[in-house]
Amino acid sequence: MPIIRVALDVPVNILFEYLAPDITAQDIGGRVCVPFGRRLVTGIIMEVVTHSSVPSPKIRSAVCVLREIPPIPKELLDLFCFCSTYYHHPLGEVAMNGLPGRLRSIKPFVLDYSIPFQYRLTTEGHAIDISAISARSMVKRRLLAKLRESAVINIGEVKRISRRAPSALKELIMLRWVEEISAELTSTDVPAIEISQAPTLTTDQKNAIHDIGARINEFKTWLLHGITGSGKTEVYLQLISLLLRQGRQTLVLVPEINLTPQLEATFRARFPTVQLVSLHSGLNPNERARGWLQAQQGEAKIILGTRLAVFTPLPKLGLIIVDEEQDISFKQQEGLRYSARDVAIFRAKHVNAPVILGSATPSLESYYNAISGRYLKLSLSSRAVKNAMLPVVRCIDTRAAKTKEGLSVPLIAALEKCLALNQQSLVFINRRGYAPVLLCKSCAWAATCHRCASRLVVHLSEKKLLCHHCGHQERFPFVCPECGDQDIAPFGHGTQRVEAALVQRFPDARIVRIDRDSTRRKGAWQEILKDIQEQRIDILVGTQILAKGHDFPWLSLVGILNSDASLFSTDFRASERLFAQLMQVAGRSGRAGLPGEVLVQTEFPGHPLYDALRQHDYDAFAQTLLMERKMAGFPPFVYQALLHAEAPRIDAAMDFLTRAAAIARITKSVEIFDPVPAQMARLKGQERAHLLIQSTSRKKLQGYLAEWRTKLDTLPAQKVRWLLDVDPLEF
DNA sequence: AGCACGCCGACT
DNA sequence: GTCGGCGTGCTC
Repeated sequence: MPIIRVALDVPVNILFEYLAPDITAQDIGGRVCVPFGRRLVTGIIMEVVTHSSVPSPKIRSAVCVLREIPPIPKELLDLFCFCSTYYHHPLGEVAMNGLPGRLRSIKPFVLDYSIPFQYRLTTEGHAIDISAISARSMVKRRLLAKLRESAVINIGEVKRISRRAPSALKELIMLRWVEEISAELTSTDVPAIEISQAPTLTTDQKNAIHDIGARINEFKTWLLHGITGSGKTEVYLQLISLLLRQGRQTLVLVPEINLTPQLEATFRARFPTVQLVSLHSGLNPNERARGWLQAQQGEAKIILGTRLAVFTPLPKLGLIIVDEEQDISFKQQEGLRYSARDVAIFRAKHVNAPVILGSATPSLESYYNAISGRYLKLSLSSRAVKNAMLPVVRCIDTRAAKTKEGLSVPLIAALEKCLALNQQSLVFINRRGYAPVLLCKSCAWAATCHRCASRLVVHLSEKKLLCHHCGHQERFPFVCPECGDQDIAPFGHGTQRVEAALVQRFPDARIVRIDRDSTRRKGAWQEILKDIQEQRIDILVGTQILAKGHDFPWLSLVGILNSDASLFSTDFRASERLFAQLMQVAGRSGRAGLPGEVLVQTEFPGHPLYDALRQHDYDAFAQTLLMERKMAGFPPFVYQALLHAEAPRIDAAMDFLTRAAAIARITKSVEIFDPVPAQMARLKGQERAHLLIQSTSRKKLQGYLAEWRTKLDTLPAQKVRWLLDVDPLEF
């Protein structure tokens, strides 16, 4: 009888074997329901074999093979295996992590395929004079009024008008006053679709499209280095169009959910008849499963998503695009610590398709790979919009210029000028809340989180103290809990405080704050964006949400506050990230012909980072950083991994790491460092520590880790949760 | 991860 | 005498 080897969602790196009489090789990749201990679980059939390596009395029979969806293609199974080996993570967890939640449960999978419809007025419908409709047809009147008011409504809103409304709606549809549209094609939070035409291309764009296009059917990693506003998206669009003509699929990965609606709208506008699915963690389980299936069936031609989308089955995959490839949100920081960018490259290689890493400020790793010839580099060095110039960047020396509530006199003056010209300005401060710390002036006590090694952030509007790491909140104290003094006060500046200061200074200006708190509500960000684009806002205050991807054509001034902290950080990647972020924010201004200006408030105007920023010179700064990294022996000149341990008590974690180091083989080619507490030494009540392993050879590091891992499994891990983090980004 | 088994302290 | 704490070990 055939035996199946099944991947199950358990933290042990083995496959479990079951008897399955009616199984064939066709079922590899299929889901199967099996008894596991006392419970029933779903797993994925990885192999079908005839002889078991498990003693026969142990082996049990599978309950049933779940054939309601086609099996996962071999290519994706291979990807799971690669991730399991490369990240030293149990295969079952990797595989199940890649499936949408609805396919992980043992409940029989029935997908509601009926696409939710939405309704909108037709041109004729718009022309109707509502008062001309018989007063007896109140339901129809209200329905038309509602449609006119909200442009698009769904069936729930129709039912809310009246119990008769659905049948009235049918009549309106028969009259051709209302049309039924598939919600798939016009998601509510995407602006109305206009079919867009390809704009005139710059020479750089033409060259990029030509070069990649010429090798569109072979694996190559392309680094598309394009300054902000140089039109990377247009390059993507033209290449996708090439793929569409071949009937093949394109996977587009973006850093955050915030960016999907914008890009989605752009793609839909260019390819209105093409099936596009967007996959991110903001979807409900059904939506996600539906998108996943459409991709698996090859119906969806464009798959737009965040890092999790890299595990979507794509039978006709022909191109992968990783936009803003340097963004750290491509790296998952818990469980399977994978980098979607690196997984994407492996995947592209495996299916022999090109992968494009796009960025205005590539990660040093990618940049190094590009200049050393592993990747092919293409540059877009001029702005795509005619007359759009790069902004002028200036530093305001805050040792000389006085600041009030974080704002210096020259910045205030520039904001004033901008207001007078009716142009928009942006004040960037990468810190949400009112103030980053609450201090007692008499005893120097600072409010801290009891679960994390962090300070609580003052959120004045909610009268609360918040931990930005674990979400813990508490009420604002009236006196210092340490010494009883009443003289406790917020110290430092966050977005709320700067907003308040701006409101006071410019009472007539229309000011909006944009951070995680103000955009939390669903659709809030889209509404704000619309307000900005339609010039109902004068000053934007916000965090890095503002830095990414959005076009603000009326923006001519950017003020940057408080960025010095990262200049002298212990994290060797801090300045790389700061530079990338500042380049991005700076790039928001002067996009549409308005001359742009960027003012950076700093105590170190002579720092090389600000020099490079003034010159818009990514390459020079990257070269400097590379030199430093080479001297210090940091990535990309070495490959690293972390053994990370968490426990309620720090000694337990440290003890585990010490024992782990003790059983590690000593070799010349792999270096093991002493255990140290993590940068965030306590998180959610868990003490954290790690030890670093590095080597100049990725292969040797990999081999070493594989061998070490099996030994680590045998260590008694008393209350210690541990994992390996390959290519760590955070320490 | 779940879940059971098992071995010790405090309770109707 | 038993209820329940969580340490240990196994799941094909």
